[in-house]
Amino acid sequence: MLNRVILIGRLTKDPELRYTPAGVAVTQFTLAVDRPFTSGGSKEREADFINIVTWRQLAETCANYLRKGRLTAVEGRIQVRNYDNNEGKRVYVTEVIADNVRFLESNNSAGSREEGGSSNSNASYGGGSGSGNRGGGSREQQDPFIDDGKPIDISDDDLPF
Amino acid sequence: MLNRVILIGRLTKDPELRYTPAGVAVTQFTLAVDRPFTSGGSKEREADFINIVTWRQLAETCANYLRKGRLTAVEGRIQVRNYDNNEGKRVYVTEVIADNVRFLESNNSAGSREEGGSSNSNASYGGGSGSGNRGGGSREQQDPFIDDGKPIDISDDDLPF
Amino acid sequence: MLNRVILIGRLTKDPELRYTPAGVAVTQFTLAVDRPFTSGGSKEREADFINIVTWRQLAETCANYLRKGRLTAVEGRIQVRNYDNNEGKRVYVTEVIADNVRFLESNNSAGSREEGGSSNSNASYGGGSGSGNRGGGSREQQDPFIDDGKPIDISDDDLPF
Amino acid sequence: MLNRVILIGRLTKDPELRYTPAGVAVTQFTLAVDRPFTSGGSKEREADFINIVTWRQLAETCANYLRKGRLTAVEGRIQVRNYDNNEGKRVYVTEVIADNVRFLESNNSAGSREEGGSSNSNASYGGGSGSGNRGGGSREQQDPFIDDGKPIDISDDDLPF
DNA sequence: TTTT
DNA sequence: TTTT
Repeated sequence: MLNRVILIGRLTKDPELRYTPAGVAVTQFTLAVDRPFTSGGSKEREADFINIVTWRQLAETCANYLRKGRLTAVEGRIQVRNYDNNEGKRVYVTEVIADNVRFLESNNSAGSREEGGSSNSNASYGGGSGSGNRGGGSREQQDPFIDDGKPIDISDDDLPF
Repeated sequence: MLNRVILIGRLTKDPELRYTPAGVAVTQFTLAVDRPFTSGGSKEREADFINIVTWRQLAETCANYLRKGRLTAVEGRIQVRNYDNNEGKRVYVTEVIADNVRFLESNNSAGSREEGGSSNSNASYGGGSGSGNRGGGSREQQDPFIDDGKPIDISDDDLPF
Repeated sequence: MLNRVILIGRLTKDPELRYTPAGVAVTQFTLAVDRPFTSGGSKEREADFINIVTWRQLAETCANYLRKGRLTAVEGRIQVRNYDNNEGKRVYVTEVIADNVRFLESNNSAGSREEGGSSNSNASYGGGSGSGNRGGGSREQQDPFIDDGKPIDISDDDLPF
Repeated sequence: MLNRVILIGRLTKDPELRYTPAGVAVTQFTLAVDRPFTSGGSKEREADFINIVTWRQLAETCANYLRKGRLTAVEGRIQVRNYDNNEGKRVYVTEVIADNVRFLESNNSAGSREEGGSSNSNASYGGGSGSGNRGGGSREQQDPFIDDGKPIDISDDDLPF
């Protein structure tokens, strides 16, 4: 009924931009968010590693301007998806669907994604057949982020907005 | 660095109260949070099912006053734990560690937990051996919520506060 | 750069719906939000009284469904306006501009606003001249909520969305 | 009942540290938070100027590490105080009482407050007479931030924590 | 495995 | 000027 998350942390890697078969941009990255305490007597700083997903225009902006290590604020909502893995076991995935992302560190190394060079993850899956197995109207979808080298099987109907 | 979550939803079941071997109360429940949209053309309301964990005094208050179906507000932070399951595979668990819980529906059916009768989950694991497999100082802990009928193997060092 | 507020409290009065000269709906109400502590040794519960503003469709929904005393959740952002009062003194007004409102108590007494009877505040100022003192492009606007019996002088340009 | 605010913005000035007569540290500063839109057709960026108050240890940390212009995240709650001004008129003051402050820009110009030199606002009002007019147990307190050159008249009973 |  |  109400579902709001606000995080500040650093990207663990460059963001990954993909496209659904219908051509909708979706970018995924992970935020390392330091915990406000140290536990177990250890003095090593711990963090939570939280998966972030953005869609459409925001996805492209994130892919263009965010990079590994950048301090970033994210606003969004928690989403829990589930899908059946290759052993037929149900897997639950928790992500934050972001609708607002703030870049807290300037892009002094200039650089849109294309200039970066160090990243090769912005492959477009815009073609894609969407091969079948979505019949029946089931709300249990495949994981769009399992990298099986095939186009992701997700329709625009699955978009959260 | 900053990690804040606010949720309003309904309990999918009665909360479950346990105790660590050191006697610290921990209560777990799941909140069904309706999504603000309907997707896939379907008209059925969808929800995210989000696991909530509370500790100490708040855990006992939640166990005493929350029940299945109650509208509840939760404030806390996202935590991502991981542990190795019985096939030696790493499993990731995302939960909201709550530090503030608001009961939005009055307890008209009166009833502290003890009077409820319908619930049998407030078993105390206060004794517990807690020995053995925590050596090595690893921060990867077992899942305290896997119900194997044995006392949960978690020390006070693992407490988030 | 990021500005997010979440409140749960009760309406101190019925909401007030008005319209800008251009016909845009704007609803105002005050939320009494109990503080989580008692201060000064007194045992009386204290509260903060926080002004909420909603626009357009949400404004009409709030006017239709919210009533004095209702438990309500509000999501939005803090806005600080200022205007010059009749003594030529600058006055600062802090409000929460809501973009999400949740009705936490059901409307068991049924009743859209029109059926309520106890309220007479949904006067429409849809006509209105809206002339005169907005020249010069100043961002300091008059207070739209000062009730001087005249149409409020606010253009659609001032709308926050 | 629930009251949560999260802001990211920049300090409009150096923070001001004071002490209550009982010796409790309180720091005040203003955050300029850019709005996510431009209104009125103007292309000038607008901002909300939001007053922040911190107490005790956090107050001293803020006074030591925050400076004018620094990008800062603040977590807290909205508080609405009121007091009677010198014309006997009731004035309402809205502030954010912060319980978590994150410094998003490093202190490369080194400098604890004492080394800063440019600031003279960390005067301690630790002595203070507390001259009388708090009898009667009224919850309407004087504004601690009106700068009249006299010690602020506030007792520990007024502290929010 | 899910709530109204 | 304030709500349960």
